Formats: sequence, C-alpha cells, structure tokens
Amino acid sequence: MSEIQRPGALYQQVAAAIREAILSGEFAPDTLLPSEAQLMTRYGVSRPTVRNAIAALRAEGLIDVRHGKGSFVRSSGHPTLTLERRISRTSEGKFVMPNGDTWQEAEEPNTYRTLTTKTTGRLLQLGEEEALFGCDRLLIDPATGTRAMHRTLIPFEVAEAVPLLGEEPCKPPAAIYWVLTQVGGHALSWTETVRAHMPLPDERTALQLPDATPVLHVARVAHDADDRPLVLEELRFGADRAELAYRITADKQPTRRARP
Amino acid sequence: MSEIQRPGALYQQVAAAIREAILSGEFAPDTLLPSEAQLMTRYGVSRPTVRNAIAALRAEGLIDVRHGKGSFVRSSGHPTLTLERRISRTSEGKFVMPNGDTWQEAEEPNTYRTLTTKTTGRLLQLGEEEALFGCDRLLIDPATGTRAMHRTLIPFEVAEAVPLLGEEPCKPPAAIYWVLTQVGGHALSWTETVRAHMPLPDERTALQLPDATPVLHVARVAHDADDRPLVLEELRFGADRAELAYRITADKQPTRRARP
DNA sequence: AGTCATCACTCGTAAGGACAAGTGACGTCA
DNA sequence: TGACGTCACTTGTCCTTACGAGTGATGACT
Repeated sequence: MSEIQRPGALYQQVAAAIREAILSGEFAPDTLLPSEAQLMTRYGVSRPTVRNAIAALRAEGLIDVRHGKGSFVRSSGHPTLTLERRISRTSEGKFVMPNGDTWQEAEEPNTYRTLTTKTTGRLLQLGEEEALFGCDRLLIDPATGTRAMHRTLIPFEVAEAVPLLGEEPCKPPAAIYWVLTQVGGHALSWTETVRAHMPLPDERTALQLPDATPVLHVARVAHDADDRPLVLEELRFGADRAELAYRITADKQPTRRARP
Repeated sequence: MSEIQRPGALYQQVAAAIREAILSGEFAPDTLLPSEAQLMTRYGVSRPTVRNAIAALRAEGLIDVRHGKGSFVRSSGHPTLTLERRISRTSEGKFVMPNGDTWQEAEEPNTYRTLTTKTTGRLLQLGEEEALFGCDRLLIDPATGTRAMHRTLIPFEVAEAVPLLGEEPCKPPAAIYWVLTQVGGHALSWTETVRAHMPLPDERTALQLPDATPVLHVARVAHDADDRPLVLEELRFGADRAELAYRITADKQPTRRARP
C-alpha cells in the first residue's frame, strides 16, 4: 500500500505512482502491470478511480491494455522504418526517390477523382475547399509491415495539360513526376511540410494504430521554375512505426525564396 | 433524440454521432456543444456513457472541455509557426540558421552537465545509457507564444577538445557550431530525424499543451568529414503550434551514404 | 491421449447516486 | 453605483453495483 497524497485528484496520484514506477524501470517494458483489482486494494480506491488512472497512462502512450489479459508496459521501441526524404535527378532527367520508398500497394489503387482539401490547400496556393484532381492509396512496407496513407493532389490547372492522367488506375507515387516532364512541367524544387496530429477513426483503422499514437503527416509540394505548385503528395503514417530523416548539406550561400 | 444503433458500444455510437456532427460542420468550430445533461436526454443514456463518449472525442483532439463551462469544438487551426530547417554557411565560414530561429530563452539557461540518453543515443552512434555533455533550454517564440524544449548534446570525446564549454551559462543553440570550428571541428553535413510522440506530464506543462496534442521531436546531428557525430540538437514543440518545412533541391547524382 | 466444457481471472460497458469545484449571471445590500 | 453573496449551471471526482466479453488453465469426459 504505497500511500499517496500529493497532487490533485486521487486518480492522478495513482497514475503518477504507476508512471513513476514505469519510468524508473520498476515495471519493465512488456511486463504485466497489477490488475485493476490488485491496484484497487493496493491504493485503497474504487475501480473507476483505478480505471481513470489507467486511462491517463494509456493516453500518454505508456501502457497497452488488452481485454481479458491485463495492462502491459509499452516497450518504447523506436521506429523501425526510417524514411529518407531525398529526391535525386538522374542524368537522363528522370526522377527517382531512391530510398524509403519500398512501399507496395496494400489495396487496389483507386482512380483519379475530384477532391477538396481543407488543410493543405494553402500549400498549393489555393483557397480552402477548392477542388483538385487527386488519388488515394494505401501503402505498406513489406519488410516492417508499416502502413501509410498516400494522396496525390494536382491542381486542375496543371491536370488539364496532362491527358495521361485520365487513365486508370492512377500512377504509382513516383511516376507522377515523370508524367509531368512529358508534358513540359519540370519540377525544380520541393518543399516538405511536416506536421503531427491525432488520428481520426478512419486513420486509426487504416494505419492499424495502437492507442495514443500520433500520425506524422508529410506534404511534399513540387514547384516549377516559376515557383508555381505542380503536385502535392501527402503521406501519413503512425509515428510508432516510422520516422523521417532529412540530410542537409551546407550551401555556400543562404538560399533566398522569392517574396511576392 | 437522434436514434443510434450501429456499431459496437453505446458510448461509441454517441461519440460517432457527435463526431459526425462536428466534421459535417453542424457544430461549428469554437461552438459550445450540448451539455452532458442535454446529451443524456438527447441520446437516452447515462452520464458515464456521455462522459465516455466525450473522453473519446477529447482523445482525438476534436473538442476542448473547460471545467464549469462546457465542451467546445476545437478550431482546427493550422500551426501558426513554420520552422524552416535549413543550414547555410556564409563565405567567412560562420554558420547561420537563417530562419525559424526567432527563439528567445524563456528561462534562465542552464549550465552544461552530464546527461544520459536512452532514445537518441543511436543517432550519435552511442549505446544506450551512455553519458554525454549537454544542456537544456526552454525557448519561446515571442511573435506566436510558441514554446519549445531544446537540448544540446555533445559526446565526451568531442567535448574534451573544447575547453570553452566548461564556461557557464551554456551557449545559445546556434553558437555551438561556431565554437566547434574554433577547435577544428568542422561540420560538413547534418541529418535531421523527425518523430512524434505523446507528451509526458513534464512536457505537457513546459510546452503548455492542450489535450491530445502530440509533440514533434527533431534531432539534428552534425557530422564531420569522417562522418562522425559532433553535436546533437534536440527540439521539441507542440504539433498544434508549429510545423517543419524542408526545402529539397534536386541533385545531379543520388547521394550515397557510407555503409559500415 | 485427446477434446471440450467449465471456471476463474482479466478488462469493457452501463447505470445509479452523491458531492466538489469552476463559471457567470442575477439580485441584494451597503 | 458599486461590491458582494447567492444561485443555477457547468464539468470533475468518487463510490457502488451489475453484467458482458475475452483469455487461458484446469479438469472431466470420451
């Protein structure tokens, strides 16, 4: 009966005690925590209080609870998949994404269709709710089992010049750059924007995410020589499975971006 | 009384109904949701069930609950601060981090001290629990109020060659690179690794994070000509306030990394 | 020996009641 | 008018009880 007293609510004291035990290593990773009943007698509180404490630890991603078995200390395993974000151009002018792209299609690819975007329109220099030409995919990395949601978005202005896009199913992620070069749209620079958010239920199921696992969201925009956006690629994946890696080399001069 | 039936548990049905109303725009952002009592009569369930549903929406980051007032639809405001991750070298050989570094010290800086790292040792090619020379900071962006935790880590092997580091307080983040050049440690490349995780309580309070807000974690490692790590900078901030932006330019040749 | 029912244990769901605590408006009182 | 107390409303905390559902081992039956 480790007596507890300190801060705020009872369940927070219980949560703090368990958390401390986990972080100090008293409860090792992948270890079974005491059951709810045991915690009730241990701290002299009711079951809702224990469950409330456990819910707090769950939201912090410290433990995993399995129905009928118990609560396990989550092994703070680092991501097993590192996505190297680098785009290179071969001498023939073809674009390759050389690494981190061992993705395979996990489902039958969709076809291009009209989409609207609230969150990423800004990156394409569009207003909110503006229509786009786009395609969704569910990708999987066979080596690690990591899943990712991929979306290609092309402004209508650009898509109209590319008759090939009407064909179905839509091209694999990397091919879109090649397609663009065929019609004279040469991407000169890419900007990647990285965000994180909590998954909605559809993302939770599609990406098979455990509790309290954020989604990493990468939006890659290709710009042409006039700094106008050509394509937007979105990639979402569970932050427990994969991480992003950028290699930065020192320029001789600071790069300046055009200011409209 | 919108009757509900479909999937799984009662509280999930209630949560799904509210979630749908939010995503469809029926409940506008920053709007007050019906109170718990109203939801009880609306769906004909008990208070624990309503609270359970609300807890689920809270964990998804869809709503904010304020004691004594009610539940508000969270305005899905995009991050206001964009951190441009680019390192440039001036012609004099001094290193500058030209953008996204309007940070100010939010607290009196600490002094360098010995730290151990479990999660990021790998990036420095060290084992787990290996000791390092390091310094923590709490930064703030005055324009947006965004807070960030910053940590500088230097392997003992490197730190021993730098007598300047013993001085207190420790240098501002960017200065460490300049210090290194003074003793012949020239950084040639940087690798940034991006992860996301849910905050522990200390991160929640230090960064002043709302519910269900992930932490974005950037680890920047500077390597010398022999590809040995010189410094590790860690930056953590709330994913609701800031995002990362990388500009990628197309190389003529794919970059190959040494394989040991 | 093998199969399968049972049981004890786990967590999940749902309801009920009671009181504490934060918030804001309203009305009283000085 | 101004200050303040009260009250109604909100969510927060905590307890009790009950049953459903997943898991694994035990043991009886074939």
